Amino acid sequence: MKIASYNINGIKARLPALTDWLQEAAPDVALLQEIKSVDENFPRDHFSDLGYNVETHGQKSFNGVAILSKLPLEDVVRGLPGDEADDQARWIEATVTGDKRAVRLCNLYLPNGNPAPGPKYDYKLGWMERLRARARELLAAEDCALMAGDYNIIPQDEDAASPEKWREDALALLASRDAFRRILNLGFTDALRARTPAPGHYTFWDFQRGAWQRNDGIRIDHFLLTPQAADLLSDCQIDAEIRGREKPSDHVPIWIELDA
DNA sequence: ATGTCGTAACGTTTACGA
Repeated sequence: MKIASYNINGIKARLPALTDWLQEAAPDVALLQEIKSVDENFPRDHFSDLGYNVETHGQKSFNGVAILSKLPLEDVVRGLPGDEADDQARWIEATVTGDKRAVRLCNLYLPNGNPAPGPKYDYKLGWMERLRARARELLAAEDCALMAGDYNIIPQDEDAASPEKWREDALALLASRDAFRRILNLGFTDALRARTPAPGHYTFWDFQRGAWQRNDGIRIDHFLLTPQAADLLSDCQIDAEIRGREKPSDHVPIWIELDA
């Protein structure tokens, strides 16, 4: 089962590039972030025609997540638990069943948090506390499960081409890294790091200052796997090449292969 | 050149979020 995560930065603007990539990469599941669309305006029929079931959790202008899946999506849950007042669309989960195993998919768009310090950074850290609570539940269930998406976290200096430029940024502050590591240390596997120990693997290049041309990237899109999922992991790769195409997102897809 | 995008709105331009 091939499962991909891709921050598309606007479904309307990304429809051609996303369609091309979907047809080439042919993932069984695509977890999308930043659809920047309400559910009613998401082009469901377009993806149905490509053979995908569609579940969305959107809002106007910003944020928004969606799951595309060739397999049926069951038990869909929208919104990260823990704060009834939080109306930002950043979380959707669902279950798919492969030939061998069911997989619980959690698709997330973690808050950016800049500028830090400030209310946006407080919201980021609070959101990560709630994420940790949900993560503990997933582990306790002892199921094959994953939490994937745009974490807006550079886990270590080796995950940035120019780590010194990010030191005061909400994506790399020690408090951000600590919060991410606290989740990881519950017992999750960072799929990319399980397969690729070397530095220099990035999922995001800023639109500004020719970041792509200079390969000034960062690794902020991650797959975190429960032990039951990690045992089935056979591959994890980043489709970096599509960052150089026409009208790209600032993120590129990362995907895993699970023997599920 | 706070340099680029995508989205929304009192829109041919500005504001916000990233």
